[in-house]
Amino acid sequence: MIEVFKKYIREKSKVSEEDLDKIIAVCQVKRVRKRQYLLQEGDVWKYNAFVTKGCVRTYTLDDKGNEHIINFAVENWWTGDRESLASGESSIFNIDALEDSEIVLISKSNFEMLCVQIPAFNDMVNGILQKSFIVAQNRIHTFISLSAEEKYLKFLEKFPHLVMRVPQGMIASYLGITPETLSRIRNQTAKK
Amino acid sequence: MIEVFKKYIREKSKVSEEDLDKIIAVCQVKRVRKRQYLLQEGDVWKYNAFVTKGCVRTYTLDDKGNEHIINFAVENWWTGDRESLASGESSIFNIDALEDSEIVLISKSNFEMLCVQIPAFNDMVNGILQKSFIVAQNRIHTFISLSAEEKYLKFLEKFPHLVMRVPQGMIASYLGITPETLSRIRNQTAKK
DNA sequence: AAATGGCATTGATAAATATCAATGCCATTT
DNA sequence: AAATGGCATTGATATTTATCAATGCCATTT
Repeated sequence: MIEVFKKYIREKSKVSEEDLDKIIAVCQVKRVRKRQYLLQEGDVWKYNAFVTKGCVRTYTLDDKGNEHIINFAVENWWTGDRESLASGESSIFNIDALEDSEIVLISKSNFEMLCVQIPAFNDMVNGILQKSFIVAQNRIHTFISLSAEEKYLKFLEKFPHLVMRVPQGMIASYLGITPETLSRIRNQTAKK
Repeated sequence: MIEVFKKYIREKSKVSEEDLDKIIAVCQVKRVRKRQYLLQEGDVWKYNAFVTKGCVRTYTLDDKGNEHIINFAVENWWTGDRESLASGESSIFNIDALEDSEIVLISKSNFEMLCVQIPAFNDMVNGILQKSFIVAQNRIHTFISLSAEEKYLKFLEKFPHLVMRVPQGMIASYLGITPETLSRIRNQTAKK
């Protein structure tokens, strides 16, 4: 499955085959079963992580025990907690697998080494970061300007594949609404 | 006022004094009056912009003419539209000044040149990007997990200086609530 | 085949938030 | 000093969304 990661790097960067080997050499492949944790609240996140197979989610738990899903990651997406990784402080997030999954892990120090030694890798990483920021900003925009229904319709547009793959209640959580509300929205929009 | 920018770079990076001169050489200082636009919806954003004085906001207008404020930027903050800058496509955002302000502009090509020629500058820029992403992610978290009141209280904690400086209705917009709701929240929490 | 667990759905109701309209306050302009 | 414009506040009401509870449907386990 590491081939998925190789393919991704080839497409997204100008890293040479030689350097690609260098990257792969420091990769660790982690297999996780459905419901298994990759990160638990309170632990420090120490990797850069890339999903080659399956699906994971990042979420928090509030006082009342409600889950709040910050994001999903399927094949070819990165996951992890950048804040904990950067600061070395314990994470407020949980990450677990929604399906049996396979994750490529690169430790913080190895990752930094790759960034220094392989400029093309560094560029790729920063390009991804930039894109992630833009995605985050657009999501913020949906929160300040759209109703529950509009957020759902936009989600449908952007992530049609996720709608089939992830339980509906989790999509509701991602959108910041309750499962009941999402169910009703779907019911209503279906009628139209 | 360019001194503000110099000081910022000295603090945030390891750029040499010599390279700092190189940076300043390609800076353009723009003065804007209160209410004046820096960017209007439909235009392409072509700069990296740093606020040395004053305060600007980035917002969109919806069909009903409502403003939705994506963010504020005061002294020592960056502003602009990364998405438009990166893609070259026209922006959906407006940026205007809430006070008479002074903005340091660096064109896209000059900025890229600086990133290539001055590694320490590149590192600083990517560090800022990383921080921006984390801030954005945390803001997303507030939207999916907090009530209007909780969002406001968190805003107070994080940006006490902005509360004094920005009209209350704009803070409401930033939080994704109406001015009336924010007014009532303040009234109630004051009583406690 | 029966039992179980996890979801989604649906209904009734409550709570949060938005909308609309009116008023008043203050700073700035004339 | 009077007039103006921009906000914030307040009240009444509507709308949206959440909460609580019950039911049903599948897929998986026993």
